[in-house]
Amino acid sequence: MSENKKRVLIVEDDKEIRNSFVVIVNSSSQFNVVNGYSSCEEAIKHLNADKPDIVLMDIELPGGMNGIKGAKIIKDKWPTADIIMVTVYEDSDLVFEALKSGASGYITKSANYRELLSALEEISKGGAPMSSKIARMVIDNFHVNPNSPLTKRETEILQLISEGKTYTQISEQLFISKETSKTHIKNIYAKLQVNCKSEAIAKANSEKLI
Amino acid sequence: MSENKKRVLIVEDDKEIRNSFVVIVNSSSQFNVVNGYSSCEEAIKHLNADKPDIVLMDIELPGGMNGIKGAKIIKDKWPTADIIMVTVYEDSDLVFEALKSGASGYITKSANYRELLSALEEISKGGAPMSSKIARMVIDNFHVNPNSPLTKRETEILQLISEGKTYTQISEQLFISKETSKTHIKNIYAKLQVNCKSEAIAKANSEKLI
DNA sequence: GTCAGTTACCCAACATTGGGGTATTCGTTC
DNA sequence: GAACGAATACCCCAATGTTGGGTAACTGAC
Repeated sequence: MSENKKRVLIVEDDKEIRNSFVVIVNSSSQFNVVNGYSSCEEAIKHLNADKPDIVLMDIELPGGMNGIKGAKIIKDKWPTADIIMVTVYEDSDLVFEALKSGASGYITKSANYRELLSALEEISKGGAPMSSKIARMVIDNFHVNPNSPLTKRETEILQLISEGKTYTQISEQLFISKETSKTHIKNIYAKLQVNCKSEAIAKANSEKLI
Repeated sequence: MSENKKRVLIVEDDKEIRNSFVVIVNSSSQFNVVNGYSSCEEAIKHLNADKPDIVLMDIELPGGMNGIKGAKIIKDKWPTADIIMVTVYEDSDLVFEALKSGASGYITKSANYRELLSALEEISKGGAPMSSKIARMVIDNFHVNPNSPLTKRETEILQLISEGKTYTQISEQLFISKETSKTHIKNIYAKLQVNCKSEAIAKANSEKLI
């Protein structure tokens, strides 16, 4: 039944790759290519007609809009679509930018027949297809820094700062004097090489200290 | 060659499960169980002797230390070990706490022979074994909120706040007056229902606004 | 017994922030 | 063309935070 097939949209500027994706996807009984475009702008224009369940999105696109920006807009205009990024790179910044933009999967252009279809199947059943390397990158990104320069108490106070607590509130909550909070915070600033609360929070987030 | 087998350590209080894990792991030519303990404390005591490459760690352990705390300590004392969490729950908070603690994989106790061995293989080759559901949870955690109440400019300013910039620095960087920065920040506070910078950053992080 | 961590206090000048306003300009949308 | 959201800009004032020095006692781990 064509009606029960998942509607796949392909955004890829290389005609050969796009065509080979079309052939592979259409070869499955579960999926059906509803359209293929060479730019995000085109794809976005026809979203309401194409009604995609899954979007295979090239990251490196010529012209105005790359796949990351495109994914954001598609997610905004058609939130039910699951987006799989297709790229030649597994560069860490690019991967995280892609994931932030709303992609739920990440495969490389070198993906063969089986890999492409299994990514589609994986995302259909609510998973998040990605390579081993990317899975590990993503997981590593969660790990809190085991080499934090901060003491336990300092980490605790940093946590309270991140909740917007003032010196006074911190001292009340931890049953210590206001001056002690100040001492701790001064020490935190020195260790993190920052000089205000919000910067400390930013640093703590980027270095995974809390 | 036993010397080339990856050294697997098992921490699991249920003797039956532990034994069945031992049998499965030892049935592989790639892996070898070096020891099995019913508590983290025991496992930690013998780390230097066991020298594990991979730790299969139960989260729900009786007594003083659960698997999350245990993972932290093991990662601290024996950083080269890759930790796979074994649990009955796929609850979101628990998963994220486990990942923060240093685990690189997450499987359920219902894992069968094949699933257990493939998790070990996956982690051996630098991947991060996890179920479809957890992979998606993890990926979803990266997505920035598409329904942010903040305008583009407000988001931009929030970003600068998270870098520790003062009103003055923000106004200089954006070529606007100090008072305008203040106005934007006041509006941000109102929208996020906070009343200071650090709290705004904490909220922005938890709601994925930046 | 030493050392790190936590606690606590002092002073004082200076900068920043938060909370309350008001108001203009510029697009977009209705 | 009116209404609206967004961005811009200004005013005042009290409260809070930061800088930049310090000193010192207690505790628990190694």
